[in-house]
Amino acid sequence: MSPAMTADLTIAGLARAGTVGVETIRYYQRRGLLPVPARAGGIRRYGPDAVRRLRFIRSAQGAGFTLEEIAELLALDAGEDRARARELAQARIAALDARIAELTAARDALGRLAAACGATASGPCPILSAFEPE
Amino acid sequence: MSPAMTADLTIAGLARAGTVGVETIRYYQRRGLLPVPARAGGIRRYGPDAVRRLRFIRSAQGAGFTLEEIAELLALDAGEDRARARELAQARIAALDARIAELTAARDALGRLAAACGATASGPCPILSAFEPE
DNA sequence: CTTGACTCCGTAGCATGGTACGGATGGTAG
DNA sequence: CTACCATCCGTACCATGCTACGGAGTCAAG
Repeated sequence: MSPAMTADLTIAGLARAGTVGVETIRYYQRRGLLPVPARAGGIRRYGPDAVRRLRFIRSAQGAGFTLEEIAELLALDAGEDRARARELAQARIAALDARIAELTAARDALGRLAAACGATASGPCPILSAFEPE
Repeated sequence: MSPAMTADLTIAGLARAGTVGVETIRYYQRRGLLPVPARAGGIRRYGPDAVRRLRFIRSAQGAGFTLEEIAELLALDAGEDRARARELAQARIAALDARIAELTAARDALGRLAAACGATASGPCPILSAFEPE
């Protein structure tokens, strides 16, 4: 037996490694986001590649990519279409910048609201007007 | 006729004022987020209050509140429960801070990816590893 | 060699936030 | 007064991203 051998994972292990549920793995397989390895006598086994892919999927989701876009990114990886890859990345960066600005503005509005609600002991807080243009 | 009278809106006008569709207004009414005014002979009319409410709904959505939470906020507005109002605002601020940090990290990762993809003319971009811990 | 946990797979259901349809009625311009 | 468009309302459908169910097969421990 080779030293430092990384035992391949069952689907439950892969799920744990990606902090998702088993059903989510299977869903990603159906969507074509994760490969379906050959069965080793009934049971499928997953290597480090699958873990990396899964983690990528979750990170990309966090960045606001849809699963469909993520499928394209995965197809693009190891491909030669640099232009398309940059295009997707830059479109997402623009969307992220817009969203970050929106969330920051919302955060500030809520900060003002919380402050206003904390200023006095009773009476209504100006909730409805919290987001009105200053 | 009084001067500077603001004509009340039909549902289509309200929709335009909030840059949403008519069906969305009706959906919000069903959800209890917008009042259903009495009919003035068949047709319902909406005043400035409805516009403010609608705009609030959209802003609060932008801040990440769910429609259910927004319903609570609307019920809370003009109410006396300052504690609850602050609670909701502060929980959302915390979530926004976390989300903003996540999006900022994603933005940076994508920026590195775009740069890497722009650096040379051919070959694959390191898409899969774009989000890997630096 | 049985028991119990885990896997496989198809199919169905759920939560959120809308969007569409269609028939009846209302309102208004010509 | 008659087109014609908008409104009203119930009901059905949609997209996204899961989550659950059920029955059969697999595998390791005892």
